Amino acid sequence: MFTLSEENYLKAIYHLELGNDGGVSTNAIAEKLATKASSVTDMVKKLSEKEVVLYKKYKGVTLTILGKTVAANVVRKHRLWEVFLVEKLNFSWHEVHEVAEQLEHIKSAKLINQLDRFLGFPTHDPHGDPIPDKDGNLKIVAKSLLSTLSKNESGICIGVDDSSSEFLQFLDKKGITLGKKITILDKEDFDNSLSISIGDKKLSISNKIASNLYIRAHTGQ
Amino acid sequence: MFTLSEENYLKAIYHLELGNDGGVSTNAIAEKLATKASSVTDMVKKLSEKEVVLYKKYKGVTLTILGKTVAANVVRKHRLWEVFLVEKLNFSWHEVHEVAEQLEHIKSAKLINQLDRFLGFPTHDPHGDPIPDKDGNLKIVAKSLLSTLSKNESGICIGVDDSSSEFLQFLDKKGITLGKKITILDKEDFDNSLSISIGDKKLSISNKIASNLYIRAHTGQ
DNA sequence: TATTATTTTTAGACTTGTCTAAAAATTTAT
DNA sequence: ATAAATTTTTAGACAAGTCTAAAAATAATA
Repeated sequence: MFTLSEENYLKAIYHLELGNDGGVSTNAIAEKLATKASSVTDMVKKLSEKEVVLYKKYKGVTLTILGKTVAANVVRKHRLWEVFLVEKLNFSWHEVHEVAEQLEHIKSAKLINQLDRFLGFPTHDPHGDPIPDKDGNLKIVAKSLLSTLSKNESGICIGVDDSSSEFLQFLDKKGITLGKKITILDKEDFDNSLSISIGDKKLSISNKIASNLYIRAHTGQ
Repeated sequence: MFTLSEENYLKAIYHLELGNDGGVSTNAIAEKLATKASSVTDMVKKLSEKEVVLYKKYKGVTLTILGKTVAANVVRKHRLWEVFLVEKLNFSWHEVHEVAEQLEHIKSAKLINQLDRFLGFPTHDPHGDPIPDKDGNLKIVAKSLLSTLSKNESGICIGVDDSSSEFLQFLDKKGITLGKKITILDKEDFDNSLSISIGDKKLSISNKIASNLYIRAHTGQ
């Protein structure tokens, strides 16, 4: 069994490993958890003894199979609770993270299995991130940033890269939600801003916005 | 804000105060929390500084208004989560306690308000215990132990005194659930066992069982 | 009331997880 | 390749919450 703190370290390493391949640095973990490098070193030693990470001094850490399973399970719980909060308790997608950070540490296999069933076995959370299955596997959906599409191409909005509260609320205001079809009407060369159509509206968005929206290719029509 | 440990102490004192009136003893708290008297003394000093309990050395503790409010809110959360687990996730009433012990410490006013609404503003948990409202007040329902009823009297089963897993599973096996009408058919003098009818069944139960079942008086019919 | 038994508190120690400051290793740059 | 900058680790300290053992206060009993 793992403590709340251990689970948070494993989750942080898990997320960092998805970006970088190869070992995760002490400083990267410290930054992600808003703690100090010395604290990370201490904890990493403990996790190493528990055989959930591989650790060589000065060489960074990687999750073991066991560690990855534990971490994925925490992520699974986090994302299932996010779905619950949005679908059942009428939370907005920008409100769920803080509460899910707490709920993800509740220990009960039955709880999470039944919650999964109650929610209809969802595959993605409210931000479009995939929910790991019971074994920690997640199905990767081919996705591209909206900013990489060319004029007249279109796709379905399936997720966000930046899931900060501010960005999510901005999207709400513009009427940009998951599942909507977006078509590139035009691209401005000088600032890379985009004219898009979404639903029956047309609007202009900056490159920064377009670089934080994930699109699933939408062939035809 | 209160730590998990502080909340557990406040909850323990809250429950103990409902039984005894007057101060709660150090040993009583220690026993309830399965800890040592010396630990209780330490924590009680801390709670006293935070003004949630009144404490005089060797004289026991009582909750302040603030302390009672905090404790009642933890109990409120515990019991709402129990309702959720039984009503929505198909837990049995004997399975909910352990999980609710964890969920009761999740901090989010919106979460608990929305959960309350989602559940239809329940007034009692799956064991028949009342759910405190937002201000910590709970409506007391006049109830009596089944063992105090006389022959031919009847009432509605509204709660249990002992909510141990074993007892609850025993009741399941016998088909005794909350809301059912129970009528005393006969009382045996030599062992105080009872013949009762519940639903369309008749069965015999020991005095020990009857002393752990709460009944709301059922006038007429 | 004096003595014994019980309860409660104090004193000091331990664990977990964190921190600061300094030392050691690694990486970068000249 | 040596010096400078950065990263990482070590060493020692601290707060929260708990424990054991011993002392102090209260309660029970003869």
